[in-house]
Amino acid sequence: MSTTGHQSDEPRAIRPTSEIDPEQISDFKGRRAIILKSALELFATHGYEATTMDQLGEHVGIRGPSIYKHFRSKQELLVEIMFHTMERLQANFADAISQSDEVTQQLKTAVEAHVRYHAHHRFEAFVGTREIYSVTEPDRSEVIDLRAQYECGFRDLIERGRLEGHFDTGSSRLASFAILDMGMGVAVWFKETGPFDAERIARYYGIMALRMLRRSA
Amino acid sequence: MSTTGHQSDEPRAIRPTSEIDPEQISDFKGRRAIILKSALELFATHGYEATTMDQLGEHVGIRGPSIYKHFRSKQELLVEIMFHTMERLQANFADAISQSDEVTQQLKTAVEAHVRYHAHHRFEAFVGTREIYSVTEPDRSEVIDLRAQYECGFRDLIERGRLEGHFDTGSSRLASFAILDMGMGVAVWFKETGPFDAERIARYYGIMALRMLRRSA
DNA sequence: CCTACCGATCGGTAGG
DNA sequence: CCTACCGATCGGTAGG
Repeated sequence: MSTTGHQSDEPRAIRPTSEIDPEQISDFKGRRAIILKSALELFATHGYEATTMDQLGEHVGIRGPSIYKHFRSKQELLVEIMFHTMERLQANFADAISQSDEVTQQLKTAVEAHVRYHAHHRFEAFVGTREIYSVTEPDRSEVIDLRAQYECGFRDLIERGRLEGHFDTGSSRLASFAILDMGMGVAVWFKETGPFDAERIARYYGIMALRMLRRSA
Repeated sequence: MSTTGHQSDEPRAIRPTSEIDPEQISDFKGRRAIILKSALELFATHGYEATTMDQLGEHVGIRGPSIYKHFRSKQELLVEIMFHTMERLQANFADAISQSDEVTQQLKTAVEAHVRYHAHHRFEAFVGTREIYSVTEPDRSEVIDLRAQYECGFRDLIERGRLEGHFDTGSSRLASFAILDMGMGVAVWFKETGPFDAERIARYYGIMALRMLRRSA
C-alpha cells in the first residue's frame, strides 16, 4: 500500500534479472551495455512508452534514478538502440555484396544477411521498426533517412539486375519493399526454440526473393 | 502555464478536427463511429500508450471525460479496433477464395485482397500489428488466435497448391509468413498520394507471390 | 456532455 | 549508486 517507493530487499549491484544470454540479444559492449540490453528487452516486450525507468532499474538491479548516471534520458536509450541497429544492417549489407560480382548472387547473399539479422537480433529489429515514432525529432528524421538508404541499396541491386537482364520486375522499388518487409516480419514471429532455425529461414527467403524477381512461366 | 485544464474556446459539439475522409480510414458506423475513427488515427500516429483521452476528446470536439459516455475504457477502444480489423481480413479472405476453384487463382486473389486492405485501411492494419501488446489479456490471446487462423487460411491454400503440383515450396508455413508479412508492410509505407496506387500494388504483389511459389529455373 | 478532481504514476533532479 | 521528492500528466469517477 506504500506510495513512496520500492520495498525491495535485494542488494544494489549490477546484476541482470534476466537469464537470456545478452550476446544473443545484442552486441552492445562496455559499461552502459547491460543497461542498454535490459532497455532493449523491455522496450521490445512492453513497448517504449509503457516501460518505466524504475522497471528498467529493477531489471538491471539498481534504482531507477541511478540510470541517469549512465544516460541522459530515456530517449537516449532508444536513440542509441536505433542507430546501432541501422549501423549493423548497413554493415551486413556492405559485407554481403562485397562477396561476389554477380548481381543474382549479391542479392541472394544480401537477403540472407537481412533475414539472419532479423532473426538473431529480433529485439533490435522489432524495436527499430515499431518505435520509430517514439523517437523525437531531429533523431527520428535521421533514422528514417538511414532506413531509406538501406532500402536504396536493395533497390539499386534489383535495378542493376534488371538492366543486366537477370530480373524482370514491374517495379524495382515495390520489389525491394516486398523483400525487405518479408524479412522484417521474421523479427516478429521468430523463436529461438524453433521450429525453424535462422539459417534455414535465411536460405529459403533468399531463394524466394530470387524467384520473385524472375519472369513468370 | 495553467495546470488545471484546457483554455480552448471552441464550441462543444461532435466535430472532428481532422480533414481526412473517415470512410477512407475506417468502416465504423453509428454513434460511436467518430470517436473510434479518431482513436484509430491517434493510435496510429502517436501510439496507444502515448495517446491521451484528452487528446482524443479534443480531436473529436468534446472533453476527454465525455468519451466515457460511449466507451467503458481506453482499452475498449483498442480492442474494438483490433477485432474489427481481424473480422474484415477474414471476410475479405473468404470472399476472395470463393471466386474460383483453382488454387493458383484463389491464392492470387487472396493476396490481392490482403494487400488492398493493408493499403486502404493502413491505420487499422498498422495499429492491429503494432499494438497487440497494448491489449490486455484475455483479449490479447484471442486476437493473436484470430491472426493465427488468418495465416492458416493462406498456409492451407499453399499446401493444397503444393499437393496438386502447382507449387514447389520448401515450407508452406514459411511461404505464407513471407507473403503475409510483405503485404502487411504495405500498411507502413503506403501513401494515398502515390506514387503507387493500391490496385497496382495489389496486382503486383499477387504476381510476386505466385512467382515465389514456383520452381526456380 | 461538462467541470472538478482523485489516486496513481512517471521522467527527471537535488544532494548526497 | 541511493533516498527523497518535484512538477506534470494521465485514466477514470462523481455529480451534475
